[in-house]
Amino acid sequence: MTTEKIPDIIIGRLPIYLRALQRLADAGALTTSSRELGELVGISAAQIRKDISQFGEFGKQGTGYSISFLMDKLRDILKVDRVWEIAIVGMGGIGQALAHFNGFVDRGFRVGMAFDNDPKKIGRKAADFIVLDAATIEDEISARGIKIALLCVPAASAQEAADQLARAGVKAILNYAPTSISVPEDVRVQYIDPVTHLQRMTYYL
Amino acid sequence: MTTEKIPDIIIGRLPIYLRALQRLADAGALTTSSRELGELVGISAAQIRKDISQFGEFGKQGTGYSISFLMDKLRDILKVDRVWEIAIVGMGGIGQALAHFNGFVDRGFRVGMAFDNDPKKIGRKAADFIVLDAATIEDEISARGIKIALLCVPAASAQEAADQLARAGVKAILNYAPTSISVPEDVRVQYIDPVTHLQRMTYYL
DNA sequence: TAGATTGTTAATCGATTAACAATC
DNA sequence: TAGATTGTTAATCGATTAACAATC
Repeated sequence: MTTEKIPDIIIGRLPIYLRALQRLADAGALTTSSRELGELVGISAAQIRKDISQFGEFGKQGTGYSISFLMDKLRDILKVDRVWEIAIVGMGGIGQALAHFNGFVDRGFRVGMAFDNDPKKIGRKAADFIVLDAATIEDEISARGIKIALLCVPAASAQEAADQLARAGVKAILNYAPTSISVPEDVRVQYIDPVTHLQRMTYYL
Repeated sequence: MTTEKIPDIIIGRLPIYLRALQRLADAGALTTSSRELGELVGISAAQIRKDISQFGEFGKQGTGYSISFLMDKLRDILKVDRVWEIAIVGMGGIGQALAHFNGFVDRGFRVGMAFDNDPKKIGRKAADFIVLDAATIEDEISARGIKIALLCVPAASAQEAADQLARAGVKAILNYAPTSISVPEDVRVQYIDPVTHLQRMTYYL
């Protein structure tokens, strides 16, 4: 175990391992090897062993890794051994789809609040909560202590909403708006822009 | 100009530059510098210059880059100087949201077809097309010559749908299903799984 | 001209791979 | 035991940064 500075690129691979392990577990497997896991995610066996060994000795020579044990360890490391409440900002098509997304269950997250600035949407029920007025983002999110938000507003409103979220104490933003946003350096942003991902593939067509 | 083998990591940054340039253009700017662009996207100025110079000499000493010229060049390189028709597979919440997403316009893509296997959805109108039977994916997509698909089915059906798409001639899949999929090596996959992206940030909370 | 900024080279830094002793 | 697979080291590979001549 050498818990020094773990490079972000390794942290980024852990959720991918976790997802592949889930797939193996769903298929009924109890153990796996770095070779098998590597083939599943397209990463070399050596790299997988090296990544995992940053955090401890979780495998056994000759037999590989216990899937449930390794999943538990990865969940601990990634802090998804608990349930994080998340807030959705912007209840358009994507926000509503995410409010009803059932893929959060058992993976560490639960949608707890949603906001919009459209009076026709405010007060309506979405999944198991009421859509709140976007003007109250700062009060509501800071009162609830929510640290994670899904930003689903149009590109033109994204920066303003991001500013509100930062002031509310949010430290992790998943940005579905197709635009870059600027945030304080203690706030992390991940971009989910279908066009950017598609443009990365058209080069090879 | 040294158009040899361009590393994928550079190709992956070009759409990010393009998106930031769009933001500058929207704000009325005509030129920018590697320093300004770098601050916007969080990448060093040296790296931006190096990335861009892989494809030609698009800047001018002293004044930087013409935004519209550089955007044209990046669009050429990424092959989004045209409009690619894309197919949506799975018209649940996310598929429907993407069918109505207006962020594709002017960025190289247009949703041309959609599929589902639910009889209640087949034949219904979504945006400007009719939802087709998922059983016809191979025929319809290959007949239309579509090369790009958005995979929006549940995790359990993702692999089967991916197999159909590969057989239909699709070469680029944007996978919204929260599971890894295996595809022939001439097919590219990008993953858009909100949980994976969120789990990458919780480590730092 | 003077100031600014590119394109490019060389140096640095970091990530990946190959190999293998240890051991289940 | 024999075979399999880990954890780790050293070597390789590739990406990033710093620096600066060229030049707009």
